[in-house]
Amino acid sequence: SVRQGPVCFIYCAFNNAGVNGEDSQQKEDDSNFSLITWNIDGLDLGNVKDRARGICAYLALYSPDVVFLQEVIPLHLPLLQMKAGNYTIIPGNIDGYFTAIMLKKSRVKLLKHDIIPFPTTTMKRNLLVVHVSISGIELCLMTSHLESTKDHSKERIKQLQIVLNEMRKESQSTTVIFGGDTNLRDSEVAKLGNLPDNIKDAWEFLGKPQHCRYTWDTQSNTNLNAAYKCKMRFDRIYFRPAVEGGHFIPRSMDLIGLEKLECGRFPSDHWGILCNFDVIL
Amino acid sequence: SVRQGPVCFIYCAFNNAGVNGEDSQQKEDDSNFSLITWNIDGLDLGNVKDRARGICAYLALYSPDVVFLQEVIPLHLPLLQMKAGNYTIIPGNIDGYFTAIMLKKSRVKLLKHDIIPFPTTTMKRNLLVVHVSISGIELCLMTSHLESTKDHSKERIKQLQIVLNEMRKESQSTTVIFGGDTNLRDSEVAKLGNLPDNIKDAWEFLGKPQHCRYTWDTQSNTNLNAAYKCKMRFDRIYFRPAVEGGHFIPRSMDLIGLEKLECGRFPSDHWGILCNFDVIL
DNA sequence: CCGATAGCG
DNA sequence: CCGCTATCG
Repeated sequence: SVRQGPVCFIYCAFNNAGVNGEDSQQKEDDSNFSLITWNIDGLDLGNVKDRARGICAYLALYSPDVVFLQEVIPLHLPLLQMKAGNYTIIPGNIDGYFTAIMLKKSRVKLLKHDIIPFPTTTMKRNLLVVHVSISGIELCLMTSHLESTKDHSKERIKQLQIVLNEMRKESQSTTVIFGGDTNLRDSEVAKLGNLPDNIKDAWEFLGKPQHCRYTWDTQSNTNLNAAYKCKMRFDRIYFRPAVEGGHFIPRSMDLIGLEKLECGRFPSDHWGILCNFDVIL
Repeated sequence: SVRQGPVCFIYCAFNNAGVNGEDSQQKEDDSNFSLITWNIDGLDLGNVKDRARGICAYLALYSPDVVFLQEVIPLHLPLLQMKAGNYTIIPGNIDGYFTAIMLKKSRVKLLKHDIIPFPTTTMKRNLLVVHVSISGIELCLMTSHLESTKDHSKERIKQLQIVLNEMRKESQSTTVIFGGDTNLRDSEVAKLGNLPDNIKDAWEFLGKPQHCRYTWDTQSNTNLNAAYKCKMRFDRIYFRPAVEGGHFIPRSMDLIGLEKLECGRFPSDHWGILCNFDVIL
């Protein structure tokens, strides 16, 4: 049967995603770099396999160079390996729920990876760091799921400080891109004196486009079945340009995961972020 | 009987404060301007008259040019008129609890006064403004008791914005001094982008002296009988210099009301602030 | 008039 | 994983 509307694209992508996950939809282009970051809500076990397949379909559809996931659970891993076999998967932990970085094998070469602990987390959060080369340019990629909920603001701010310190410590000749579920409120960033001058929030850099402002929205996204309405910009991308060499400049940002799956739910209670960068040599 | 220690000063001051309230302790000096701001906790009726007399004793002791009071209640007014008859008293309201500005008759001439409403207060708070002249210099004085408690942060920030706007609106040739119980946290001031460049926090201006940092401290001040320990810098003084003419420059700041009265309680759950300014013609 | 926590819509 | 409103130490 032929479906109308955008859902069609997802199911086509899903059905076309083979075990070796070859992507046919986007030409590789050395001047483009694409990134998805997404909290896939593995703590919600309702329809978790349907939702995981939906997420794989989105990854196959957009075929980004790099994927940052948060709230991955162990049962996701075989599914991702099956449906996104064209990616190298580096998890930030092994049990419970955790982050993962996925690198498109055809484009991104893993150099090394590292896990920076958050010493005072009560939620087993950490910072996952990978160094890669892409079209011959070295790049440092980081993801995290910072301490959740308003009540843990203080710990979250400490974790943000660690992230910013780690970004700063990277060689000045390397572009650093952090993306993840930060759970941040702008007032919390302000408490650290806002971002350092050389670290930019990609959404702000792009002029604060309203269509991709809120990544968590209990009105549009019914997964939580919440009795309240609230929207927040929890998921963020930061980048620190290299002082020389290849430059990665954000060009566009969009939300993904906006369509309900056949099971009647969205892939996650968070929207994902798809961000395209221009690569200038 | 002769008392030892600082309590003696308070009781001497109290006993010497006559119905006409002549002050004998401090010479008037055109190059000095002194200000007290104090939340006197009229909502706590325990020992309220003893505590009010204690407050009058402190006023007689320091004999400041101007006093800003918060949480004044109607029964305070006759006592103040009796024990501080050398001051003109301008209350910010007539019922419930309210602020008041007291002007030392011998030094400060009242030109006009005004009450700026806070449109969305749920606690009947407002901004009390008086214009005075002192040694021939015009001065604008403001006090308020901004919306209380952490839970009312949003309203409190709106009120701070109104205060800052009113300070800004005053003629540039006039010094503006605001003092009061702001209930502010530094993060709330940061949410407004911090103070405008030409408005200074007197405590910060003086180099953040630690001896007068916390004006509310449930550990040192037992009036609340609190089961918890917490200290905050709720009471603040802001000043906006005049661009020309007489200048008021903060010189010193101290806490007052640090001594237990004979009734076994402090005058208030807040310490008062005594601030001395240099007046430069 | 605090901070931490729990329950609610 | 919200904001609001208790409650408690």
